Amino acid sequence: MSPARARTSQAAIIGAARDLLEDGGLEAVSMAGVAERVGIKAPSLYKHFDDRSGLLAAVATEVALQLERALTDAVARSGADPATRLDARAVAYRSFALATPRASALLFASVAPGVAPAPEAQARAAHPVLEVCKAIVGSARALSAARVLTAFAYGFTSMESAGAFRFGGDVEEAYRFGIAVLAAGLERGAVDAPDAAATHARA
Amino acid sequence: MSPARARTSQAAIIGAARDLLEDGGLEAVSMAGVAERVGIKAPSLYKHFDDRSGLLAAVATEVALQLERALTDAVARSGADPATRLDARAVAYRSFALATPRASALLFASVAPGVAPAPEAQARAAHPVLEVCKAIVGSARALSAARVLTAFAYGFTSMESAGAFRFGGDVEEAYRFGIAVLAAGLERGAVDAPDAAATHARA
DNA sequence: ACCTGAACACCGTTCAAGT
DNA sequence: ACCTGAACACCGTTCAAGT
Repeated sequence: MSPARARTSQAAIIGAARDLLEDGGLEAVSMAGVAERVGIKAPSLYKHFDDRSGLLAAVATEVALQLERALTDAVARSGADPATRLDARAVAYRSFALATPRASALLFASVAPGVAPAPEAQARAAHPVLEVCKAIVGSARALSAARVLTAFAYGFTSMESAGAFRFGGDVEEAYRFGIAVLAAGLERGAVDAPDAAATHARA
Repeated sequence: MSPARARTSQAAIIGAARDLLEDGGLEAVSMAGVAERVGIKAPSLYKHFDDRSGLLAAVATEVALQLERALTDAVARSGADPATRLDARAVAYRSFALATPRASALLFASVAPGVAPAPEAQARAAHPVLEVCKAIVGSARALSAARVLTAFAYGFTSMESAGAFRFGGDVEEAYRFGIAVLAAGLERGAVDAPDAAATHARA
């Protein structure tokens, strides 16, 4: 009788894991370290999550939802023009990704087996990008366009965080250049024939 | 006297580590596992590399050199037109990245502290992309253009390997679409005024 | 000069025992 | 229903000892 009451919560555990991840990378997220931060011992964590992968997946989902909020806020503060909304979104994503690079990596890379945000959370984070793309290139190409934009923004900020840009120069300007180039290409593609892009790729 | 002769080589160790990485991910690259593959015991590895990070960094350098060869070959087989060379390079990079996704991640992401290709190897792999970009957008914008193209190709294939594209559709077509959009945007940017891109980004 | 076994402090995970 | 200590098989790394 009088069963032991919970001394912590899933949210607290996820928060602790996220902090450790961002401060020291994946290997800093040990079950013992997480447990200590929330005032319990490592074995007790298995009452809240299946295993370390499950905990990291929960962190990924949490990060996806935070990103969605950050992007929604940024777009809400921007104008109504599609190109402007796209630019605001891209800039806001970079801020988010550079502020929490290791957490952001959980969203798109497979940092460990089984570690990925819940499909629903990923869909929610992706939805607004699809909307902007639809407005620019039409619904037939919206999915491809969203994938291209996401791949660029993720790839660029991931490389930037990793220190992969080692030749000097203005990295932020390169990012803005990339967004401008993509926007120009997409707008031009939108008025072309449906198969213009494929034709161009093989030219 | 008669000091023990080497039973293995740095190249063999790097190859074993690379195989384990590609087959089972980073956590499958254990010092004991690598040692067993080359017929020695784990402690002996420390006569060849400082530590696990050093070994992984050597793998990253090796991968960078392999990528350079693959890209050089692909471009040599393509035509002389800059846009065609760019396309051939992008397609060849995707083939390489999808064939060895976990090794490729070592090139641009920071999968673990201190794990990155040697600067010289990275520079060699990056040089030809810079050349193509110079031909398309001029030397003033070549570095930014190369960063944008690399970020897109890396980000896209990384997401593709991670299974991040979950909404169906033709993923390969999206990649070709992205290359076409970037090529179109870069060519257009090349004839614009120097600051056209930045202006566009803020429009 | 390279390899080895033994040892160290860690790690994720399981499980019986507590409340 | 949740928490714990003890135990398991691992892990990277160090080091004295071998050849």
